Amino acid sequence: METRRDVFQAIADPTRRAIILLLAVSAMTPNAIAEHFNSSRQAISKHIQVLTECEILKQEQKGREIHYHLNASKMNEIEKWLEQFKQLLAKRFDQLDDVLKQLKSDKK
Amino acid sequence: METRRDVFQAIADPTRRAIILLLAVSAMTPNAIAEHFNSSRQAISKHIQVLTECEILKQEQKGREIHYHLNASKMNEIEKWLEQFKQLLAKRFDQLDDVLKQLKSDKK
DNA sequence: TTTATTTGCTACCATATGGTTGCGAATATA
DNA sequence: TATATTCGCAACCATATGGTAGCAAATAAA
Repeated sequence: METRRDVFQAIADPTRRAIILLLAVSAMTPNAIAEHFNSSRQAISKHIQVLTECEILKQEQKGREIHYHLNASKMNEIEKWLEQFKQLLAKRFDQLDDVLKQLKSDKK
Repeated sequence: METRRDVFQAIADPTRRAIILLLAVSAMTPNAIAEHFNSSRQAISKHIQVLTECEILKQEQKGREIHYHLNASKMNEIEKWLEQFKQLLAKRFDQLDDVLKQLKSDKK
């Protein structure tokens, strides 16, 4: 089993979703991020690592600090899939519409 | 650690995403679903179970067959979160806009 | 230079995940 | 009735996950 590293894996965890929302506002250091949670720095650091592997976060070294930036474009994949889903769903309802129209015309 | 059963967990797995797309078109039995994949019936069955626990699928018994239906409304949660994300992002760009405007007026 | 801060890394742990095989119950078909 | 099909359930396995604690390197501050 290979470990999946994609956007869907990234947003599966509520803490990671919160980190994404945080960094949507502004870039932050790991410690600054961790301060927003009850989890330990190391736990948050692991989430950051996962998000980085998913290419949702990018590092920027500034002295001893590392600023994590959001790669917002990666989120498009979610939207893309959701769009695909909605289209299939719409298609189904269109077909349902056809059936209902058929029933209606049969009545006449 | 409690097992999370939400939409985000549901779509984290590519097989489950495919099952969702399949059922977006029409309800199916577990065997019919499994035929679309290389995985075994039992493996697919487990994914179906997870999706059901996430309340994305609903069962409908028909004789010895069970038809699985999609509860499409559950997917709204993803869209809702994505919307929240996009708003935060837009807000950031607005602020950036303000900064740029500020710089511009400073020049004068 | 000494000390404190920031950070990634490794080792470790309990539980979750995704998969397998096999079984048994219920329903449909011969 | 005997047989086949559909399906959930339980046991089991290897690996992933989310968390912990502790260490070492690099940089900044005293």
